[in-house]
Amino acid sequence: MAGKRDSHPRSVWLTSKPARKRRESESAAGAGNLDREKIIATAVRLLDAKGEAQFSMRLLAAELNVTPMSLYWYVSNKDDLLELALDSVIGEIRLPKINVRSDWRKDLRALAGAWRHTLVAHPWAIRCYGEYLNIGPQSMGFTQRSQEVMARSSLSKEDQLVALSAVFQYVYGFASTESRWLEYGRKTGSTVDEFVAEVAASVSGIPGAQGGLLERRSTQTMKELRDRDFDRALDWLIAGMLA
Amino acid sequence: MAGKRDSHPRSVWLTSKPARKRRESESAAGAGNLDREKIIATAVRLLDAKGEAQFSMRLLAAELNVTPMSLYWYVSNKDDLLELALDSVIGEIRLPKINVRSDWRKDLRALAGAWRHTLVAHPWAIRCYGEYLNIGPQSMGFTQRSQEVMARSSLSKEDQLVALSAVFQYVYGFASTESRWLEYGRKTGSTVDEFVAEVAASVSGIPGAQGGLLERRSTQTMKELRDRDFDRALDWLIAGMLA
DNA sequence: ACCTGAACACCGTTCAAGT
DNA sequence: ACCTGAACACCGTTCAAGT
Repeated sequence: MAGKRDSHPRSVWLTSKPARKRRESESAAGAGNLDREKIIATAVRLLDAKGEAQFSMRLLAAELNVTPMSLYWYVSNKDDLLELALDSVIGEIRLPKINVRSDWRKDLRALAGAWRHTLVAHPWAIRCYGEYLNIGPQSMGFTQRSQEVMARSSLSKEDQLVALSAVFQYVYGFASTESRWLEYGRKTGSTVDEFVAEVAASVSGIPGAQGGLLERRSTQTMKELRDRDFDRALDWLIAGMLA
Repeated sequence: MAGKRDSHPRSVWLTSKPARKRRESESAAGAGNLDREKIIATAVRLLDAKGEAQFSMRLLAAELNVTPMSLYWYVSNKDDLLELALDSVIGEIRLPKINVRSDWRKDLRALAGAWRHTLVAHPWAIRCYGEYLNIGPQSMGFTQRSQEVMARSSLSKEDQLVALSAVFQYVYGFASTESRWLEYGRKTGSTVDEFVAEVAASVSGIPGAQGGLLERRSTQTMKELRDRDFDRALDWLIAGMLA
């Protein structure tokens, strides 16, 4: 993986030259000038707007009024760029203030919720997260903050790591599912509620298959149900690890 | 997503013509003849062997000694083919025998473990699972069996669905992480243990970042640790939902 | 130091045509 | 009913060359 194109993948974060040497003259040069941050920011914007499928190095270059090959002066390939873009959106996650007196479980839930929010806001980032090592500076910062939260729990040092992994694996799976349905709804031009109903109807036509997970569970909107389900399973997990 | 190429995605399973009409003459025709099942089986084999990045319609056609365009007689595009391939590997999952007298939690753990096993065995399927609706016949069969297992629990009908989703979202996240590290290890030609150690060493060079989740936790092998972590968090979740 | 043009080796897919 | 050839509209990336 990681390196759809590369056969011997290396994370950007593991390249020997830690990053392209930033040029000294970072004065207020012409606003049209290229630099790494601008490329990454534009990439994120395009990925959000057009989706990963429509995103290409060529499109990005055009958006920056530059030749595709210019980009390769700043990033070594598309995979590296995506890995950089991913870390950059991880940096958007709103970290809860660490308050020594507050309940660490509240902070953990806040971290999980913030992460879910960011992932769902950038569907392409979910796929990237599943493909790349996530060891960029922003990612490490997020992990560190999470560990600080867990450190206030009564769990053993080792259990803190296991618990943290479990929580974020759950959140990742949840966000992935959530995003998938949102995207399908968006692309078919219907609300999620409508789309789910349509799929449920279509699927119920198959003999032997009951609606199952697609069944309408109440009169609440999907969004409300999703929020509630997210919190409930998170509570189960936290309750279980403390039992 | 779903439809990297298509802008108005529809699952294979939602196409109005439910499947291409199977030809009546399914006699023992020449072994070299094309058909849908053979195409799907070959696709799965190639995806496993070469990885999704190397897999292409053209490669698949070559493997089948046929022109790329022949494939489009049987599947309408690459996305549909991947969706079919995904459902086909879901069909490989070894479902636990439903035993009315056995503990349903044991069956649930068996389902989760079997699913994890299948996902990790087919890394490309993980990405597909995150991208497509998973409503093919095999997928529905798996879901149905899962619901039968949950039906033996003391949970309310609605909680059964919430719990099932949570469990499989966790397993999906776990398998995604697991597969990612396995793939990186494989591609760099090292064991996972070696690769993790290498990354941990590299990352620890960054100021302010402690090893964190990459820290070596014991003398056990990664495989043993992964298995234990997987079971523990699953137990937490199950314990939590019953509390 | 930074950017470009031309080219290479690929993609998925359409469409008209063959048998 | 099934398969093909040629073509279209793309990709990411290399490499030598420009300034």
